[in-house]
Amino acid sequence: MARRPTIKDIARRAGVSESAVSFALNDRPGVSQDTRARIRRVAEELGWQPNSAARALSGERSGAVGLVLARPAQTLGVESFFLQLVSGIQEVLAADRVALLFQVVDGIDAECAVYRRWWAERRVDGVLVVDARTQDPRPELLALLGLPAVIIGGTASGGAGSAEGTGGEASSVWADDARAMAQVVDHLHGLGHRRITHIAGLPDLAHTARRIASLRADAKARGLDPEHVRSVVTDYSDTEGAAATRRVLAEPEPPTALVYDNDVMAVAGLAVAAELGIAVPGRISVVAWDDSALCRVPHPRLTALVRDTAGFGRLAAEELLAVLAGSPPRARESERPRLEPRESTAPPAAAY
Amino acid sequence: MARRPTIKDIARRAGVSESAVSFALNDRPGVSQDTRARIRRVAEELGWQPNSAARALSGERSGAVGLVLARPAQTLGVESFFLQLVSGIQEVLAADRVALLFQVVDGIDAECAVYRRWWAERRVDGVLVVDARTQDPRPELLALLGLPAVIIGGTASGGAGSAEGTGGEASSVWADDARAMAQVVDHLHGLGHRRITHIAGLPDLAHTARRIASLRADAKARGLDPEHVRSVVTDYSDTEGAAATRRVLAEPEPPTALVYDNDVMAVAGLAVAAELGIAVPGRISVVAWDDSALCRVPHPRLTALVRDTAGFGRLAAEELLAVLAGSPPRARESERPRLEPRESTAPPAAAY
DNA sequence: CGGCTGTACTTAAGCGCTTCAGTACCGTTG
DNA sequence: CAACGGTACTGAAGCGCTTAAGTACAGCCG
Repeated sequence: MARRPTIKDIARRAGVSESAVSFALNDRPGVSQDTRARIRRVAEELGWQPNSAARALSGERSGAVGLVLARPAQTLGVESFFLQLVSGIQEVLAADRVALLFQVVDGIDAECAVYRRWWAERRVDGVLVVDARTQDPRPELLALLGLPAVIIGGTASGGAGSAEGTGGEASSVWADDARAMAQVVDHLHGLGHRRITHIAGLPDLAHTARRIASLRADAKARGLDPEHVRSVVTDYSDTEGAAATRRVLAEPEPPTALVYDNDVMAVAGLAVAAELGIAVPGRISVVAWDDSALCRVPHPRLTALVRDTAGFGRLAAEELLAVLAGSPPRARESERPRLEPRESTAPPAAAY
Repeated sequence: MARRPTIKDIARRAGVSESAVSFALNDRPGVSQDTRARIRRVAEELGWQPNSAARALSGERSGAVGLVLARPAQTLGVESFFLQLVSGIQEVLAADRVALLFQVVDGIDAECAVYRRWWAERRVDGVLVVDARTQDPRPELLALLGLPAVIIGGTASGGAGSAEGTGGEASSVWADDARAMAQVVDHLHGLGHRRITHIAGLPDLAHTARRIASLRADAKARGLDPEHVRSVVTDYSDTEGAAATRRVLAEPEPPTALVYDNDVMAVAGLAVAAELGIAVPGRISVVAWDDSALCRVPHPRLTALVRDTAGFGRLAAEELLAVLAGSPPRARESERPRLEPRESTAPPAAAY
């Protein structure tokens, strides 16, 4: 409750000027070893911590970065991806004493408004942008504002955050969805599947678009019928995932394998299959994109594309700190996702 | 990229002093209607926004509150509770332009360290504390620091954040778990169940303790055998939820109804039952505490205790803002949870 | 008309820190 | 020994805002 000690208190107690204290505590030259040590000791004794506002005001750095999550309330929170990502981000930020400002809003316009406000108020030094889209207004806005940023999930090919453009653009970290999709197709094709449906997420998200495009390319490369190897889009919710599953399984020539764009939809799909009396993996194989507890709970346990989401977050945070330290924007690829075969995939019952 | 406009710019342009501008923009008396309007217009034109650091430095308010989530990485994120809560919190905070500092750490000691640092650095004006515990060191620390706080999920009876003690304690918002548990027991007892097992979460969380205690009290009040109406504890994870289910169902006189402390464990339990060939709700009824998409996905859909989690967050944020505005600490109860019967509960097969 | 009250402002100090321009003192060097 | 350079430090300004204290002027009253 007592007044926090300031640099002035330390100065008085150590018998030096305020600036000497500032130099000493910031590892700047201009004070002798002895004095530095003495000042440090006094600061320690007094339990001094820099006042972040004062520092921000003179140093022009707020020591915080921002992250906005723009999602409708009901989509929130079921998937494990997000908090994992954040925990990775924090690990890196905390090491540098950088705080994370977090805000949930319900749409991309509100998100942009938050960026404007944060930047105008000088609340953040930079931001991490999630859910990169194919038509994304954010990189442009950020460039306009001059707000340092790292786009998570965007890349040159198909999405926000190119690092190759005209320069002055934002950094990005991305996962190789094309490669990952190829792995999934490899696995299923190897088992004998020729009719594969990808229950995709929101089509305007960059990574969804990349996955859809790669599936099409993979099918073509293997000479598979694009009628039977295709994507259907949803909003990532369990509801639409279930509905899409129901629709697809009711077709005259239903697929023998389903690839879901997240864990929640995969579990929902599994439930639909169970309800319809369709055996998994007997009559249909199921793959989930992104692993989580959800995939390991049901029977059969789901074959999943596992990736180190926290690591992805760490990479993004590292890149943002690098950008803040002045390094030029670039696109960094995360560790490759890995397919973990479990019980939900097997050869199709009746190969044709 | 251009220099942000400051109050000085506005002052020059409007032909008044800086303080006049400050008064005008903060709705303080001392400027005429005309001048006020003119200043406002200029500020608008220039796109001025207050520099939060400068304001914090003079006003002694940082305009931000903090929230620390202390959980091991693997427990993170599967349940929907947390993000819903945060989205409710934000709704209220955003209306007052208060930012939320968010940090994920891996234990309560780290959490306490974050509080100390935030407060020492004057980064936050107050904090929201989640996961109240039975033996909770945090209220004491916060009181010691003088850091305004609202404890979410704590209450006088069995948990952190009493509002009745010696004064100077933190506010709290809480849900009436006793009443909720009574509703669940009512429902199950009414269907004819006499052997009920509560698959509880972490026993040192305050709300878990309250639920366990109320189940015991309810059983006693109804004259039910405490051997057959009881709680077993877990860590909230799907793994332990599944394991506990397996263990309980293997007993010589297994329960006819299971009450799970969260949605994830309930779904895991359902999977275990399916695996063991135990029909739900035929041979066993299942209730989930907290509703989410997860509960509506599987077959049968889970009877669940639904509550307005976002509303809970709103309440907490409102209370924190009230405390910051100087109102005395108090304990506020959230809207009562409501039991939503679905397909997973039915009368027991063989009543005895 | 002198003195009073109230309104509409201005001046200046200060929040805690950084930083730039000194100043004081030392040891070298030609 | 004067001139120089370097180290260790001090002083003061300034970041953008708030706010207490001061000024100027109008209106009102006895």
